[in-house]
Amino acid sequence: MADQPEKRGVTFREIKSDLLERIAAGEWAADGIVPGEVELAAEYGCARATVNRALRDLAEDGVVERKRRAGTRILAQPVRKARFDIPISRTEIEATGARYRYALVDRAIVEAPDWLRARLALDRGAHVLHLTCMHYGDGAPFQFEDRWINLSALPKAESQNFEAQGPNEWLVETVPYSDAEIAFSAIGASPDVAEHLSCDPNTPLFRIERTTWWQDVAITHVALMFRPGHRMTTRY
Amino acid sequence: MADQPEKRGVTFREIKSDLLERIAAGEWAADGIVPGEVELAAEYGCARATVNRALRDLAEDGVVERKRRAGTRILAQPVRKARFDIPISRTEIEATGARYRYALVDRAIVEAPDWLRARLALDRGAHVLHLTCMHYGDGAPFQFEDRWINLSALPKAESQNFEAQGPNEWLVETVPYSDAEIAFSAIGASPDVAEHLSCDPNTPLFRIERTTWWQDVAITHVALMFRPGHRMTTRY
DNA sequence: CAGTGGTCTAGACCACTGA
DNA sequence: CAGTGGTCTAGACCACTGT
Repeated sequence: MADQPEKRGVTFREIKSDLLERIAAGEWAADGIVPGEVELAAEYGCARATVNRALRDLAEDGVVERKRRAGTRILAQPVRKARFDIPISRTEIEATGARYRYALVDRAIVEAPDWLRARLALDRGAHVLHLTCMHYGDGAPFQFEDRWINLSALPKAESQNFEAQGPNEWLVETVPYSDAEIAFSAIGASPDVAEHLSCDPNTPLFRIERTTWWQDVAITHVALMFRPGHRMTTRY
Repeated sequence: MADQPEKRGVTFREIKSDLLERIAAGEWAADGIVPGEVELAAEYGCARATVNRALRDLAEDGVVERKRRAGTRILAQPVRKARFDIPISRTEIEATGARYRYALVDRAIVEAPDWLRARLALDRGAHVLHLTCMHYGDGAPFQFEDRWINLSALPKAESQNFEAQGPNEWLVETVPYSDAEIAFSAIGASPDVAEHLSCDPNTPLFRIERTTWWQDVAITHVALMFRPGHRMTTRY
């Protein structure tokens, strides 16, 4: 290929945004199939790898779906994918410029209640460490944390008192890069939580629940209740 | 490294998971800097592009941070990134196997209220189309939709009656691939919403708010209130 | 200003899967 | 079973930025 040395080669970003425009313009609306990588590479005068990179990006964004033999199909109703950073509460609070404070509310070793046993696949009679904690921003209640740690999977949690360091930070240092399931929902403040968050009982609170595994063993389950009015935001 | 030279080449996935283990094991805990791509490529006996792909993935997962001259630094507290698919309500409901039904509750063209003008950067006196709709799954209330459409950006919305097709589906077909800001929160059901969702007023509801732009022009703002107890879930 | 990651190329083989 | 995407290679130049 005697490339004209005019341009350094098309970038995958240019290809991606050009493809987006052409898709939006309905260029391939007939069958909804984008031309193959080889054809597009010829059209753009670039290597196939570059087109591949662009198309892979579009697939990650949920705009198209790629299958080996079938080609690249445009999704009729693009699945919008939003990404959220799930920060540690300290980080989240300090990012706003506020002073962070942590406090342990309660710490107890108990038999796992049934709902938790079911969720973490624990044996009957298994013991767990139950912690409740508060996170403050500039002295004001920010988040109430209700955490359960599987002691058979993480026995050394028992020797931690969690008075200076919150369980979240400790766990991130101790069991990094685990798998997790996360759920967002709304819940009314229980009398206990309401008192800690300085709000009325039954106030609607935004809640994050997260269950974490390490190599298919359940490590911990946590519910985070935010102060009233909290919004979790992202762009996509 | 006793690599068999016969092997088809290390895959970037293998490298990625190996790097994860080594990071977790604290191999580079001293300065928190992973060796450069060239060095790692030599170590794994593969091309630099392969290592690059692995490291790029790790950066996308929020495990490391990459800067040109500085190298690849391990993030002390990995920023967990969760991805959510933001489906259209029809898709969300039908995915559960339930029968989907849509109903328009109200449709009106009004002057934009102040809070909306601020959010969408509208001119004073701008007119918007205000729609409220219900989405049902197997006949039961699933979601209440409170939508505002910027008529100056999307005049043809005025000629839609939105009685058969919901605004969400119409918008996705009409203005695909726009930018958006999304927020999750909890809110108490207003009397009106409570009636449509068949719950008591002030019941905590999970809410998604989304504002959408196309080329820096605000198109629409929507608040979606889900039936009580709704959980939005993902793995990461 | 030198070193690191960012990206592109041209070519190759492979894995999957739909016709 | 043939065509498409998935991935790897070996090499190159470039852009950015810390020292």
